Amino acid sequence: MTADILSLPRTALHSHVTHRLRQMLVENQIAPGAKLNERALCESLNVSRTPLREAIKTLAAEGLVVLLPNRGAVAVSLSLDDVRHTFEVMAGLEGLSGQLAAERITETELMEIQALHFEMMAAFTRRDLSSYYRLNAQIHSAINTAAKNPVLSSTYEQVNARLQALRFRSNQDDEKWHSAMQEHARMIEALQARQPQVLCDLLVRHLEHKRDVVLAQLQANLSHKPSPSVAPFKTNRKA
Amino acid sequence: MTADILSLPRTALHSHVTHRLRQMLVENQIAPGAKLNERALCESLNVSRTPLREAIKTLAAEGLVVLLPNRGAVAVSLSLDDVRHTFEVMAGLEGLSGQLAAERITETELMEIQALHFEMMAAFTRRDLSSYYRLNAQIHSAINTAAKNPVLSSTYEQVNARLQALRFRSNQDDEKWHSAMQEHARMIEALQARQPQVLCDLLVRHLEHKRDVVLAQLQANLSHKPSPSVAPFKTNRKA
DNA sequence: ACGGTATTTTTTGCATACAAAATTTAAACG
DNA sequence: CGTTTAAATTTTGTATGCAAAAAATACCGT
Repeated sequence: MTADILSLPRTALHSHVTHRLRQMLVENQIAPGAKLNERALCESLNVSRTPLREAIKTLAAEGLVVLLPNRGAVAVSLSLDDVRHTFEVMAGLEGLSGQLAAERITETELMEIQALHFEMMAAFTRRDLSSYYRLNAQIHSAINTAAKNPVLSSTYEQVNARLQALRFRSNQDDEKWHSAMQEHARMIEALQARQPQVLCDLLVRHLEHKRDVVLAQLQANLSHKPSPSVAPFKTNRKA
Repeated sequence: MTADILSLPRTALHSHVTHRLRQMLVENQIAPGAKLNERALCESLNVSRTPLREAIKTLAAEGLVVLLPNRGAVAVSLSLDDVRHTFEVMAGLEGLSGQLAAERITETELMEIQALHFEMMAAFTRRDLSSYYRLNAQIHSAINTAAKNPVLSSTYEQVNARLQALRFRSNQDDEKWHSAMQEHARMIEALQARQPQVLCDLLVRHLEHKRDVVLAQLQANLSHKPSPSVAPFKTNRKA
């Protein structure tokens, strides 16, 4: 296959497996609700069960998988309410991040973000969705960095990872995309002007809009396939 | 000893160990910076290394311990900046929690919080620090519940656990304590009046004050014992 | 054919065994 | 004596083995 450890275990095995599994979850190579079969993953990743199980425990703590007693682990499958709640937290964290960034950003950091923003405008003009999402993530990451709070950054990334697994990158309608771009432009202005509260509010509303788009897509998908939502317990045992 | 599993492994072993270890960390039965010796913990908890190590991985993901490659795990030891950053995130989460609570709290929930507040006034009047902290935590937990966002609650608790390990419950000076009580009273009013933004601001400022108290205590402690802050790498190897 | 039960197979959870790395102790040398 | 080097010990990281639970399959009655 592609990525194999060839001789140099520079990093511990369980750590390597954690990264790899997280990637698989976030990129939907493991679908939400899917069971994580230890034996299958072991030979797929060429490790024994011990480091694999340690990795699974880590991902469970991060909220990417959920542990079912005596029944292993499954990839999280977020309900609509889960998504709402998660976006609510994300909005709070992003808002805080922007607020702090507006207070602490350096000139060079600001210039880099402006550059990324121009790149994003190019991607938007070409309707290049892939580049758009990449640059969008980069800008948000840059703002996070400018906030200069590692605890905030890691908390943000951990919560965000769960949303990433939704893979909500279908082409949103052009009007929404346009207004998202306008919101971004205003954010840059607020950063330039060092207006923490303005940027905070902009980011919160930005995420609320994103949430609405995602929820709409999810509801559309849900009506297509009447999936079993999660892997629930069977209740066929007479108490 | 006290708590031993007597025959009924109602909950999985690794889960049990995780809870127990987390408790030990938060209650400072394991001091910040202390090494987690697997063999010692194994016989202390009467489990093999497998579930213990899984528990340690979980706690590492929660930020309560940090893993040193090939050198095991140590209890986190927060630097002053770590504490600052953590409080900054906590302030954001608490603010959001209060904001949502003010929007969503039910009458019965509000009444329960008011009752807890009166209990806290009693504890303050008696200068009963222990009860004060317990009730304080209960009130904040009740606000969290009233916010009706499980993702927020769990995120909050995870970040808060790291601060708990600081055990900053030395008797603060009376003036600060008094103003903390006044802040609490105003919070209740904001909740009653359903004023999300007011409550949010109050909580943020409340946490900022708490942060200052904690930082002052930590700095005082640091000057007492010139501890090695963390367990750093020895750099006596010539590159 | 269907529902229920028993048996086989698989899978999970935990304990143990072994190898590599780090730490400690001892020895050798200046 | 202190410092460096080498051996011994401990500790960590991973693989494997075993028992219990769950799932799958086969069996049997109606």
